[in-house]
Amino acid sequence: MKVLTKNTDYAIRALLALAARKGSYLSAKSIATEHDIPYQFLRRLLQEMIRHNLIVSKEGVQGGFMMQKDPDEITVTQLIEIFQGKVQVSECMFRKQICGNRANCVLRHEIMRIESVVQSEFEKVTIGKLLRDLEAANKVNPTAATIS
Amino acid sequence: MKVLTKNTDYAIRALLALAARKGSYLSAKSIATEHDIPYQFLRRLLQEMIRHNLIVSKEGVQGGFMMQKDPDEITVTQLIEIFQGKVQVSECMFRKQICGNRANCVLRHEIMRIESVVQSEFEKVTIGKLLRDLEAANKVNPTAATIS
DNA sequence: TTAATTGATACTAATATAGTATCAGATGAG
DNA sequence: CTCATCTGATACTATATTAGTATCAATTAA
Ligand code: FES
Ligand code: FES
Repeated sequence: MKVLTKNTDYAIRALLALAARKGSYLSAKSIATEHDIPYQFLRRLLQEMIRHNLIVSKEGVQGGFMMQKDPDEITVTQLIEIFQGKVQVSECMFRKQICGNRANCVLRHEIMRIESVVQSEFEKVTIGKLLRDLEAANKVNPTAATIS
Repeated sequence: MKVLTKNTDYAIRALLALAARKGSYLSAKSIATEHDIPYQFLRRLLQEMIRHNLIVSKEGVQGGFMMQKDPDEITVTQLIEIFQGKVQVSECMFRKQICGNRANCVLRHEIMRIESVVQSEFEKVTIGKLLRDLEAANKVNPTAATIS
């Protein structure tokens, strides 16, 4: 069971790169080469993040992408929702005719509980927090900590 | 993001059916029709569960499947591992050359923590617990609670 | 003017999930 | 002792998701 797909994985890395240099534009190309992310793939992710107002872009020479939203306000839960759809443990609720009385379904009850646990755990992890941890690690041992 | 696939979903339902009638053999066919699970699909799942010593089978007429392991000892985590592979938040650790120093990778640190939270949450849910909840619900209102 | 860049979108490839089909072998009922 | 009812084993197809590539138009700073 894989929880984070490449989408989310790459998006996190890209956001960390942008958050680290907030205020200046970083091109997709430079992020891609620096973090070993397939260029065109990354561009799609960046565009998606623009649509969700996490970042902004500037076209043309010297253009690129820049942080917009406060990194502390960007949670991994949000990124999962953007790139992998809302966290849901089971799809059973979409099936007709099986759970006539969902409110009383014990399986569903457990499922809902775990769903919210998973969500809240990922909510604790923000881009801002990751960045600070990363910077702290770099301070102690400049060559040890890497983003990816 | 879908956490439980049909594999696991169906396996849970089948185990609940078997646990409810422990001591007697239940055929794949009867489980399939009763719980709306594709017959051949279910058979593969049952065979897999035999290999993992959760259930036993008897061939021939009047044959079928029966609980072997104590339902309280069967956790959803185990079932996820059998049918969806070990819970892992990210696959990054398999990628060479990116995280030269994994021990210090902050992303990995968070990932490991969440992995264990997810695992332990699913570990709390056993077939035995689900069955008791189900039976309790049926006692209160016989028509309200269903397995699926 | 033009090279560097994003916007938009279509396409292919690889993998995972879901479901079906088939046939051999066991076994209890009659 | 045979035969319908089962499981064992395994191969196959279909669908969906994930991953990655390609293309071309529009923008812009040097
Ligand atoms: S070990 Fe995977 S991102 Fe660092
Ligand atoms: S609501 Fe889905 S199993 Fe009951």
